[in-house]
Amino acid sequence: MTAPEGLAGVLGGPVLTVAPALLGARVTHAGVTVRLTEVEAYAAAGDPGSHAFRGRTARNGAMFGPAGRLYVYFTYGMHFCANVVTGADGEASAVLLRAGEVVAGGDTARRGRDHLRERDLARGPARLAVALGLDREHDGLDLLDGTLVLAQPPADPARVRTGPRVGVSGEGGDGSRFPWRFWLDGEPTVSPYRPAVRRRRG
DNA sequence: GCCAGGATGTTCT
DNA sequence: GAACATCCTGGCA
Repeated sequence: MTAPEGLAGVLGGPVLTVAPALLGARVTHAGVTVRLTEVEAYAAAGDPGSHAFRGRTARNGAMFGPAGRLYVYFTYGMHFCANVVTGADGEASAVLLRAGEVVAGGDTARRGRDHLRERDLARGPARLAVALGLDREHDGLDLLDGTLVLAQPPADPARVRTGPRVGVSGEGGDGSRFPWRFWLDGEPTVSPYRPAVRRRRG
């Protein structure tokens, strides 16, 4: 039995503590359950990669809400990304759900993508959101209502690995990157590190 | 199997 | 007007 109070207490802690705690956690939505295998931490203070770095906007409003809520945003014109809001109310920290393993409802998670393997259904932030059926309408969704369940027992810290975030440009003016990416070593659903891709301006 | 490039809409300066 | 926390397809080895 997972007490919602305990979950809220964990999510209310520092984002760098919450992120590894989410590894192995299960997210159930729209009949699909995904076990998280890769996440990224995003904070507001001193984090140029965070949407909340420049303050609150109409889009990232959910980030400033209480911990345990869902923050969904639309990016690249066709992809949704799901985040778990963490930290204290108004702290504007969140954890991006980068990848996961579909453990239940794989048939539903396919959503017409039969050519994809089941392990690839939730590989990548956008695919993860698609697999769970999350879209902008679910922005601000309360995850404490059984949608998010922490791993019991928690993931072994020895399996948790950290590294630089992916796709975040301008990693700190100080030159130091933010090794705020967490993943479970040995998980096939975690894609290897991919250096930033140079996009040509159309 | 790996690498490279294009597509697509919203958001912010 | 430019950038974006990405994914998919095609081409080549």
